Amino acid sequence: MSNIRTVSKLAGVSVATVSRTFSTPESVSEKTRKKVEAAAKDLGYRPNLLARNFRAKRSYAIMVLVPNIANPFFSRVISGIEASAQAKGYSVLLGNTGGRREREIDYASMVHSFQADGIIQLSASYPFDIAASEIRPPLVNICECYDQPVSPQIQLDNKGAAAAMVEHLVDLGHKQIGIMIGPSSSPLTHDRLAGCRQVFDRHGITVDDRAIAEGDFSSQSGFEAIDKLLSLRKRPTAIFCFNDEMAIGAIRRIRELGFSVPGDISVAGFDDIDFASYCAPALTTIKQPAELFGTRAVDLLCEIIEMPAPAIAHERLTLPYELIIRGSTAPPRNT
Amino acid sequence: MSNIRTVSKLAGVSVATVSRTFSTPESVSEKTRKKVEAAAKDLGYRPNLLARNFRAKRSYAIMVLVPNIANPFFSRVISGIEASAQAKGYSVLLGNTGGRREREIDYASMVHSFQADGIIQLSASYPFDIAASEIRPPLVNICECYDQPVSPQIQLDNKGAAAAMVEHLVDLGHKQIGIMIGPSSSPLTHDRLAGCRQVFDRHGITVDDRAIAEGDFSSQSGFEAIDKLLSLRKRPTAIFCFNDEMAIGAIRRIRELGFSVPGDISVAGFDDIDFASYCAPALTTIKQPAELFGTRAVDLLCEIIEMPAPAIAHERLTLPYELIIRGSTAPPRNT
DNA sequence: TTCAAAATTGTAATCGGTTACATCACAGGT
DNA sequence: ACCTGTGATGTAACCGATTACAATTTTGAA
Repeated sequence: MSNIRTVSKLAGVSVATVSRTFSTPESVSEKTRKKVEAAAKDLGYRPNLLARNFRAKRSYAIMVLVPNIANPFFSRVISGIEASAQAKGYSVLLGNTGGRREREIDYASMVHSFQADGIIQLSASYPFDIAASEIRPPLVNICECYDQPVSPQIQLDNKGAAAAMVEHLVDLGHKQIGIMIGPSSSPLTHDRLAGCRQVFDRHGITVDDRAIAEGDFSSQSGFEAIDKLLSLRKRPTAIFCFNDEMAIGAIRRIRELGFSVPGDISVAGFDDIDFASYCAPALTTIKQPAELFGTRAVDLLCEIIEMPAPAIAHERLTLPYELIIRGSTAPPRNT
Repeated sequence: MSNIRTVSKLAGVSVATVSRTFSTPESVSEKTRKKVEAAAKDLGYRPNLLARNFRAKRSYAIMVLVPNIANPFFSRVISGIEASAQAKGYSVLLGNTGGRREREIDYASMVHSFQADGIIQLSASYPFDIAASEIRPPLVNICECYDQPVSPQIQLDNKGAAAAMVEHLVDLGHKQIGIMIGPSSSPLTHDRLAGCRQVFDRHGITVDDRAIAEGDFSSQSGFEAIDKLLSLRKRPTAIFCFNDEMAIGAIRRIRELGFSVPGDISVAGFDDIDFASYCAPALTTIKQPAELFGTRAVDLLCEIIEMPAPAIAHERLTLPYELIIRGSTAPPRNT
């Protein structure tokens, strides 16, 4: 394998000149550049970026911590991350954590061994020992964010979005509204539920805790958790699921039990994944700017990484949602 | 930032001993090891893997070239890759190519600059200049594979799987079978179509090219391409789509046009993505072992990377499919 | 032509590990 | 007491780039 010295010898110049030819070509005269390029081509020389990065103490890689890359919403966020990182000259390291903290920590620690320059985290547990004296590496927390802002965050106005959806259901005339939340430990669940409660309060609707079922954001969990809501004495005429997958699972089960959607029961989701518009009926949902989360996160992270002084304001960015009304929600029957 | 020399000084040993403490602890006496570990802890020392990898001329990273990470099938394959790579001590670099060859080439060339040790490619165009004298880097081609085996491959028996599906439709009594293929340039399309033709031939069914519509594997394309098939004089009573997303798009449109599935028209898909079982009706499809593709690919790639001599047999592995019969296929009406 | 400033190029140290080889200590056999 | 073999440790070169600084050449104004 040829290196910078081989090339310099063949081109009859110094290693510094070869180096400059590849990193700051404008500082090399036309003539020498040509010579060096010819020599490099002859030898099939490619700069060893491992060496360059080692020297620079930078890997130009971004570690992405994601609970589950097969989640259709997350995978779109990652698309956005990838596109933006690529454009900025960073590579993307994938850290699929399955939600397990020890894997988050393992992956996150790659920043300390210089294998990544920063982290984009799509989940809500700080992957370092807060007490430890280790310096805090560049980290941007998106989509699902910690309550206490220990790092910059980009999130949706989850409370507002949930409120908008409930408002829509109330507008349609629903009074018995069931909610299918995510894991109760999740800040997402917490924020969206707060949004729901706000609207219920405003309209003087009492919130029955029995009309809240818990899922884990998977279709399967939606399928299973719906039974609890359907067996209530006051059966909900509308159900707001905190993501589309659970909504789709729920719809499947609702129909299996002989009810119609939205005839008997309206169902709404959250995220606006691709299939939301191809379901039958098409799903009313909240659209999130998935790719934008990714690109914004990269922008912010790179800014932090490249910042001379590590005096980071813990910015909190909020991205806009959009209420998408489709066929899965309708007025209740007796209205 | 502390380095190996700082630690050696504090521990009162040589740098070699410190190095050995972290890479081959068994070659260091208990007593010294303790000393070194204490010193390292004091200083918050973490080995700089950038330096280690530079020295070893290895990045311990695998580049994954995927046309679209948001595709639910691909994202499951990547889950498998990630899990297996992590277990073997490799990190995963994401190369989302959007199917664009120049990006494939860009990403693939990172192997030449030592940023990755090998490539797993989920698409079918060799990302290097075959004519070039450059040495061919470790590469495993999976899911969608080149015709000429220029690298080891792992694929499904696409022909057999498609044949099994058509056999199923013929068994149900269908005689007018429409096919929605992927891009005609794709080897997947080619192989699956060959499987279909085989069964048609066996049963003496003539294949009308007009009963073949082309999509691009997206739901939207399924939605759009279906019209061509429905407007045929001899309207198909069954349609086999070459992936689930197109099938789901097709079903949506079929119903919009007032036909029932599977009453008027049976629809089958391919891949068995999550939503296939939550559709209404649930989708008859071919199940692929998505995660297994990933883990096998990593196994094979690491074997090649770590192989002393680069004498690689161009292995071609075939993974098993499974025909999953659900509600979207049924006998044609007048049978 | 002359000389200072600017542009270009070269020399050599450096980044933080690994490892070949040398050295040393010590156990155990004679 | 002496020698040998083994295991632990140390010394220093090395990986392939970057870059501070020095040296050299070119440019252009006087």
